[in-house]
Amino acid sequence: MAQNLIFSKKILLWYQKYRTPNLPWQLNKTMYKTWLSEIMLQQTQVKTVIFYYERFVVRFPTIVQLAEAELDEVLFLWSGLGYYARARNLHKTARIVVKYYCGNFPKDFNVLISFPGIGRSTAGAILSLTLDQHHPILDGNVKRILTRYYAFDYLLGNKSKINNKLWLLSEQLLPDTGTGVFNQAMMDLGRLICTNKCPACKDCPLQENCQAFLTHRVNQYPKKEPPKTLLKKTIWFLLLLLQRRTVKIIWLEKRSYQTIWGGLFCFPEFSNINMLDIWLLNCNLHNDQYIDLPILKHKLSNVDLEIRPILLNINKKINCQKDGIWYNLMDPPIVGLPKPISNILQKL
DNA sequence: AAGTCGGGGTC
DNA sequence: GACCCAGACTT
Repeated sequence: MAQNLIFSKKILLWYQKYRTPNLPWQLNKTMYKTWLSEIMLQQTQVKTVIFYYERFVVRFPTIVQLAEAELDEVLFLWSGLGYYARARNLHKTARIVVKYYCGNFPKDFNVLISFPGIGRSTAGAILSLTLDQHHPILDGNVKRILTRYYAFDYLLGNKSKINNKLWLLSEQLLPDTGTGVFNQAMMDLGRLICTNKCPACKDCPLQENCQAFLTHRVNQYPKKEPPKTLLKKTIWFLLLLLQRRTVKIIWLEKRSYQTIWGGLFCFPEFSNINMLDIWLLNCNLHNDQYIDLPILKHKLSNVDLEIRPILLNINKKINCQKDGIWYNLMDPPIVGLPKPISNILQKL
């Protein structure tokens, strides 16, 4: 029997024996729900996604309702999930589908891959999982399984070549029929058995042909990138707080789409305290009433952020010019907030 | 080909 | 504290 048949048959038998679809997006599948889940799951663990996914489909049961919504509300429901370009692209794609495809999610690979936020793997996942179309996927799970199974000894830095090779393998290993189940099984195997740390090789259906296992080198795969030095950065947030009786409002600015937290609302941010002083002078505010709030540490992928919030109580609204809102703490508007900002707001 | 984009799970 | 996660997009 050909290698690829052995591989896929083992995967399919394992799935049939041990797995039942039980995640929210696996029940009564539609293109819309599979698409939404695949976007949320990009670089994000299943456990984290479940809460966000369920809240999202309650608010937007169909793609038409998503397309009709304001971007601010989409970002509001995405707040805390990270990688906010995903939410912006999701919203863009929803509007494209409603406007040009009568709200029917296209079933053509080349059309899907042309939509914002949908790359080769996500397009393949949507079409195979929902419609059993014959497309490979290449997510972190599949990469991990294949690099172990073939004990890929690649030189670091030759990433793109390796990726092409992995894509080819993922395609070659597909069964003739049952692609959707196969792809789902691969992701489940990667998530539950062939895990990054402490894989459960004793429960793996591929054990007897896995090169990494056979040579006792499972923990050496996949090869790790050399650790990058984490850039340290200090930023200042200015909290302009206006209190009258029971009303508390605070100034937030809409962030540019080109930056981190693009499209979300944030306190005015400064790279040093002088810039903050200048900003205040331009608003005719005196800067002698600062309250230094406790410093926050916030880690991003490449940056180690130190956040210094500066509180300034004011007694009347000032003209801040930039695109922003007076955020009412007692009656919060429906907008997206980065995690550190919502953390700070919660304490006020 | 390399950088950017978040936040949390997990050990 | 370090590493990684159902990747895509920009430069």
